[in-house]
Amino acid sequence: MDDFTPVRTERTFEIIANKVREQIRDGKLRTGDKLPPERELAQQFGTSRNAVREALRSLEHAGLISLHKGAHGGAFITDGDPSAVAQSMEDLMYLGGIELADVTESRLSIETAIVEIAAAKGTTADFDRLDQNIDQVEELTQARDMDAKADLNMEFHVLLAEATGNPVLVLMMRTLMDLLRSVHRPITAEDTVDIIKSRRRFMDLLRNREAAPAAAEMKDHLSRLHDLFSRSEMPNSG
Amino acid sequence: MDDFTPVRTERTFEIIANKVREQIRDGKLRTGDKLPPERELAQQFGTSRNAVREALRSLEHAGLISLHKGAHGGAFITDGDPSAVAQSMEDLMYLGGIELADVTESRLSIETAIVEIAAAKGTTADFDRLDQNIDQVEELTQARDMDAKADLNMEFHVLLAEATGNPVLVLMMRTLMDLLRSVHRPITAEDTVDIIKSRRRFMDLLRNREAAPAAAEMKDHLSRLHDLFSRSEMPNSG
DNA sequence: AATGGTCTAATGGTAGTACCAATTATATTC
DNA sequence: GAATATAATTGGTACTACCATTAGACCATT
Repeated sequence: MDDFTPVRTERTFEIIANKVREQIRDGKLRTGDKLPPERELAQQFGTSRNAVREALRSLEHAGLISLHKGAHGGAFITDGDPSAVAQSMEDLMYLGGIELADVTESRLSIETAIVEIAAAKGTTADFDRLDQNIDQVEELTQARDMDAKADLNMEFHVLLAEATGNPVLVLMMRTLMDLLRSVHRPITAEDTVDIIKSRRRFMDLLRNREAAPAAAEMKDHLSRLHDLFSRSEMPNSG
Repeated sequence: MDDFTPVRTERTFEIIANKVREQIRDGKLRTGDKLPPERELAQQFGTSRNAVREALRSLEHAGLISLHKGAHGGAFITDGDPSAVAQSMEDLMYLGGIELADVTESRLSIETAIVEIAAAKGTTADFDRLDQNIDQVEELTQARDMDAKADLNMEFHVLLAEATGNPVLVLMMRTLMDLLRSVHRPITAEDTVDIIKSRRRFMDLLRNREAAPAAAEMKDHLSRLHDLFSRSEMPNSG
């Protein structure tokens, strides 16, 4: 009998948070529903308002609830916004001692896979949004608004992920994009005029559901970026 | 000038949490380091202990710190435990934002990519660890210890990710594995005796750096799982 | 010598109260 | 009737006190 797993006493705020989670799982709490005020919750659970607040903090960080002040304020069940999760992943990646090349390599792999799924499952509406994004980038290029352009370029990749209809892939792509942006804001030089032509070719292939050629077109672009960043970050590697 | 973004006042606990994040990003705080006691932090930041605790709660939920009571307790920077992120994703699944099929589909894509990179970059030591894992699974199969076996099977995929040498991919794979484990503990039926043979074939290919065939072998296995889970979760879809 | 008990200090966890700040609804005034 | 002051609601912050757990030191028993 060497099955002595350490005893993990559950803290009160965890109990509270889990009760809310439970109600969400059971469908008793749904998107848009409002939790009672903190003071009332504290009374119901027979705890201090402090514990309730820590529980709410935890749920908020998980992206399950959203808090609003004022008369008709309170804690509302969200529609499952994953952006909080993306933030957490980003934090962890910094802890893991990641390098820029790790991000671009991952992006290359994942986006190639995304292209294939998007080619199979993407809707016309998805493709329209992508085309629209390219148009906007083109305008901004002439307007020389480099900062906004960089954001739109990132947005393109997220839109592409959304075309897969898979929120997990969207989540990961957003995380990678956020990482690239925060690590690496200055080098927006990725975009010459070429990229717009490349994207147009890419969209033609995508709309025709030609997964492999589309993936190749994207991969070519991303590989160049990956090589560029790999070099730029290791100046002393010969 | 219609650039009136909402003022979004940053709450004090967010300020505190972000300062800690910043120190982690800048490498001033590293795995194993200990933060000052709550009371001291409150004094340093000129805030109440309450705000500090909510900040710590947030960081804890993000998986960045781990809290220990007692004399030599405190808040310690973790090694980047992704289980918190997995927990958040699980929550989102229950809110309807994510379905099991999304997870398995993502896994399929990412792992295929991982195999190709591991085939190119993996070291002999990496491969040895994978072989060792298969051996252990084989032993446990005879011992009929299904629970431990399931854990080891998950570990296999993480080890494979580690063979890429890319911490981003490792984190993503670990997150997905944690999520699959928690959501889906009962159905460990994935593993018949076949899987061991499949894995041995896979390792042969991997050691020979035959990326495409290795990926195909893995993809075949994961596709079957994906189909299985896709069906099992939608019983009323004909 | 080894084991177990007791005390003490450190530190996170919880409770309770009071007050601030933002927001909405309502009443008041012009 | 519209603008404005007022009140009520609710999350955000502060402060204080105390509880619970842990590590270490020291002591007692065997």
